[in-house]
Amino acid sequence: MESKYILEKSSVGTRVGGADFNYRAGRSVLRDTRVLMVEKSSSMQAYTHGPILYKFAVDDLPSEVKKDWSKGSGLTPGGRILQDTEKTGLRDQKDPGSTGILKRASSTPNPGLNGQLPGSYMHLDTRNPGKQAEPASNFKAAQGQHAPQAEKQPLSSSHIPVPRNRKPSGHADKEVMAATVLTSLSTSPLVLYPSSAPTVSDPANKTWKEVLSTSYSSSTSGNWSWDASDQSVPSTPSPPLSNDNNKSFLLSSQSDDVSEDATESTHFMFEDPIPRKRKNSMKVMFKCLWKNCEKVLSTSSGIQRHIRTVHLGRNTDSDYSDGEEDFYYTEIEVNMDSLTEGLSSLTPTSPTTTGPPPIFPSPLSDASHSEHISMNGFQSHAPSLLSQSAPSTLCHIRTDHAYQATAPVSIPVGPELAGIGNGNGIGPGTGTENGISVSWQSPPYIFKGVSGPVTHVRPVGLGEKRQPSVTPHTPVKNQALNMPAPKSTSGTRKPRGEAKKCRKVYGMEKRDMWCTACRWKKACQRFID
DNA sequence: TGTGCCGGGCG
DNA sequence: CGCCCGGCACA
Repeated sequence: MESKYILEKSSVGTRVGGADFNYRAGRSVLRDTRVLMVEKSSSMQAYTHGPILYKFAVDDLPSEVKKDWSKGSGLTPGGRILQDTEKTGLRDQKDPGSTGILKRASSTPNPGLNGQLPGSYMHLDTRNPGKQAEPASNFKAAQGQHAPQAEKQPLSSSHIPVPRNRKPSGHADKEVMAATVLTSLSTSPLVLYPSSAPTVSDPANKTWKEVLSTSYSSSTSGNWSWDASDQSVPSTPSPPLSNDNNKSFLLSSQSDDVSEDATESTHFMFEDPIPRKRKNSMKVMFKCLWKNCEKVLSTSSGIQRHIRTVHLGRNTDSDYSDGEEDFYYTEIEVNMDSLTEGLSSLTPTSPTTTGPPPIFPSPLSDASHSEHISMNGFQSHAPSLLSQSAPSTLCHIRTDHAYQATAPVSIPVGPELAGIGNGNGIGPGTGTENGISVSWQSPPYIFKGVSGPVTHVRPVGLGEKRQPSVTPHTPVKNQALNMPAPKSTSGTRKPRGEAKKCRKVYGMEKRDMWCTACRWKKACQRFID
């Protein structure tokens, strides 16, 4: 059961340190965490605090052994605690240093051990504490509470009095960092579930969640904030979607957990919609925050190494990481889908999709710290969603084509149509911007890119009312635009649009209200198909 | 039969 | 080029 989580995480562990944290925090199952941590440290030197202790041991061990460990933890399902103990044992046996490490950790004045890596060793001890102190001070407080617990259990607490003090802070920081990151990641569910599922009753969970949420919002949420508010992207459509996706995702990726967690997840409202959404199409990238450094890597280890070596001037070779790198890079999501799709995505859902694009820019600027890449992703993503809820109003542009030079007519609602007959020569948006009449009145024209002549949004309102058949064609119209004259019975002759034309709309009586084209018996420019 | 619009003519 | 209309295709 629990082991599953561990397994899952361990696999993911490389880039998601946070998962462990959550897990641990929620349930205070340190051992598991540790194992994971060790793995991580060996593989990527990510968050050092916890791992540090073991790190030496790991390093000392032959690479094979290391692997075994990591694998072991992952592979041995069910053996959570046992595993750990075993591992520990293993360590001890194979590497004397490991035990030594523990001791050291526990008691600062630890003499013995290590003839091997005295220097580096010391280094670690000193560093972690100090470093951690600076950064995520915010989190510390919150985490501090949890950390202690965690610490105790795993190692025989008796041995580790001292470490506790310093570690906790470090732990917390990094954990939070990791957690934060995680949350923002597409994998967020992984994090969330574990924490919620295991011990619901455990109060720690709540706190932890809170911590997460706070950290999340403060550090990572930037992206989302705009997402939710800016675009007026009515959350309506997206949430459900994301949920669905999420589920599917879970199913595919962690079939095991789903059954249990799925239910739990529902309870876990925390940031639900967003994270999930990301998951689907988001790829996590790590961006170096170092001044003037735009480096973006796909792996945390990579970015850390980058920072460590390039910016921090640390030794490339050593796996050792004091965790400082963590503060110099951030994670960003890249929406793969949107990237591929591109703005031109022909969202079948709504013809108006074209409209939104112009809006994108703003969101971008909003999310200052968030990476542009990610933003792009979202942006492109947003449109489709937006378009649904937010009709074409945004981009309506009334155009008078050559033919119509005459007038901004009063498109108005022909008496016949709505009986509103307000033929006031008012421009589109002005007068009757209500409901149906809006679109109808001013057949909105949406500019579609440069090339595109003009995409016309079919008058949705009154006009259509009269001729129901029109609706179904809407989608087709777009195609027609792309591929003019699909069907040409008589050579180049237009198919003949189904839409109501000026003549029909206004009637012969109001011929003056027709578009010029219609008046001249040319293809209607106002109600284009 | 009504409508949409091409093709063409006129000024 | 603006304007108008004959006439065909289509619904």
